[in-house]
Amino acid sequence: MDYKALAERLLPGDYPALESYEKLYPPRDLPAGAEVTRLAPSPTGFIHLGNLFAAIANERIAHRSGGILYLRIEDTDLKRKVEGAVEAVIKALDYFDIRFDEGAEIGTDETYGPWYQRQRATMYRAFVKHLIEEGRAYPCFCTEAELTALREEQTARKEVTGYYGKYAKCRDLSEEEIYKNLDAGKPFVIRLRSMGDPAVKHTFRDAIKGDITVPENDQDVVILKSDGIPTYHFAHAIDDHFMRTTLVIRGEEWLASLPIHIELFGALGFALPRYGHNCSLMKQEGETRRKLSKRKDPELSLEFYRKEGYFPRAVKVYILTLLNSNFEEWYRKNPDLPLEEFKFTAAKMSKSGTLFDLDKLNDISKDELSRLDAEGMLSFLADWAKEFGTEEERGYFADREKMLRVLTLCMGIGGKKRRKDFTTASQAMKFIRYFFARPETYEEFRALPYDRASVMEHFLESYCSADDSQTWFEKLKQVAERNGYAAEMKDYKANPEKYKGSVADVAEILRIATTGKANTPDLWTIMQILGETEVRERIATLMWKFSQEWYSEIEPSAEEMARELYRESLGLPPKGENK
RNA sequence: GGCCUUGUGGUCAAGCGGUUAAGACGGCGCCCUCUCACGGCGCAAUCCCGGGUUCGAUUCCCGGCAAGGUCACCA
Repeated sequence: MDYKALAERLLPGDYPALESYEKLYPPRDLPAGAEVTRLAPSPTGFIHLGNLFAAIANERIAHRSGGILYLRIEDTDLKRKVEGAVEAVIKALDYFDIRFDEGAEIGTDETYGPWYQRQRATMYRAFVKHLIEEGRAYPCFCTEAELTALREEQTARKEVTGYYGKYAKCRDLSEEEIYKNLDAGKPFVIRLRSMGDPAVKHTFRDAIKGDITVPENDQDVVILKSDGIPTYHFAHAIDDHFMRTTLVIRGEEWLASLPIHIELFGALGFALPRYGHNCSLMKQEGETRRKLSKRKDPELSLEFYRKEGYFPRAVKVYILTLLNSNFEEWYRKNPDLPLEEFKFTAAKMSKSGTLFDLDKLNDISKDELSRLDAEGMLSFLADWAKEFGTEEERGYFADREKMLRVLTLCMGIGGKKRRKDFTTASQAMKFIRYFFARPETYEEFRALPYDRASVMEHFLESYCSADDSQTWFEKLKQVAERNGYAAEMKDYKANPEKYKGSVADVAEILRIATTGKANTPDLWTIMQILGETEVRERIATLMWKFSQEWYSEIEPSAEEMARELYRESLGLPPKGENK
């Protein structure tokens, strides 16, 4: 058969000489050991945690070795295209400090571009044409229906499915038949004429998994689709060769098509890059676990973490601990070194699927957040609130000084130990709410001892915001004693039956009265930040509220009395004497 | 079903011929303490199964089993 004529008929016109591409994309001038890695997403714009895994691994390996990380867009499938996706990907990754050296929309070095596969169509076709000329590729006129039927037949006969060997109908079409189909205007794809034998296996070294055995490929895979655009497999071979990728880190799901890629690189006369197939991130679902899927797991999109207000560095640290098993220990020993100094290696990457562990992430988040200073925390929270916070929350930042004091307290800055109360920005904002808004519910309060009113009253009698924390606490102890609570914890613990409770219980009443919460950082400091008026009002409001309930039970008309009590506790003159 | 990969506590995992089988998260308990958080101490919990090889296997070999991936003109 005249392959040359066939190639001309299939892909008419002049294409650049293949050697010209070698010149156009020369080997990169990089120091020894430098790795060129890439991220090659399809333009759906959807990035999830799994993608971030691969992204961080690629980024670390490239930059750790003094190499290059680039972004290529695999847009060979039009159906996957989403507007603004590339920008979204870049932005999402930037949030985690992943910066590209080259690539789509990066605008730095264009030597190895274009970075959109659709813009590389001519080059792909030039190589396809060459393969046809050599007899290594052929046109296939099978329809979708025929292929489906073939697959069903193979399945029924329990044979390996696919287009190979005797099932590759168009593989040995005569010249006459081919031209007849062509003349009839039948659409066609170009398939690789595979020369492999799956019974033959080769040992192959994977950068992550180590030695693996792979069978030879015998599938006559489609390399050029009927729209003239290559399939992933073919574009991968061309692009990673000419973009001079040295190490392809990609998901484990690609392992199965490695035989195809090996044959393709061979047919094209390209040296194979090194591969590292990383395990996928799994999700527990009932009894079983499965790979995270874009479709089913929207909660694992990166957007979810941004919305919740996870600290980006925390997410990164967590992923690094999963990615390289020795990272955690290193980080523990070198908490203050830049993450970049860790010697990340592909060999240390896990071989088996990893279950995503939110508890662990949360633990790391608390740690990372607690290492911030008040300014750092403020700007992190402010940025988050600007995008995701409520209007009320954004309002907290109006009083910058107060916010700084609040954060200093809530983070335990200046104390012996840092506090770790919250995991995310959204949690933090809820946590500090009582500094800016009065509590709406006092449900916790209702469960408190019945003499709470007396405790509050006694407290307000002696309370003075000028007191230092020592004095304040001494006074609190006095209130405790007056109400039959132990002033000293030791006393209470020694003879619990002698008391109604301890200072702790007294403090709890006041804590809930001022903050609406049973658990908070140091109460004295909270009162300092709130100011005397606000503290008195909050406690008095509560006293009124409950005395009102109390009186209405025994004496429904007693609301006026309660109101008086309220004014009195605020230090206001009785009604009527007001000027 | 074929092919490939992987099997150490609930999770992430060190270890890779002889160990009391690290550590971290989570759980539980205690201590510290005005609550919580932090911190400290402690406890429970693991080598998928069966054969070999070996003086000795979690570690090596074989066979099962289980889990995951993949079998498109999607990437």
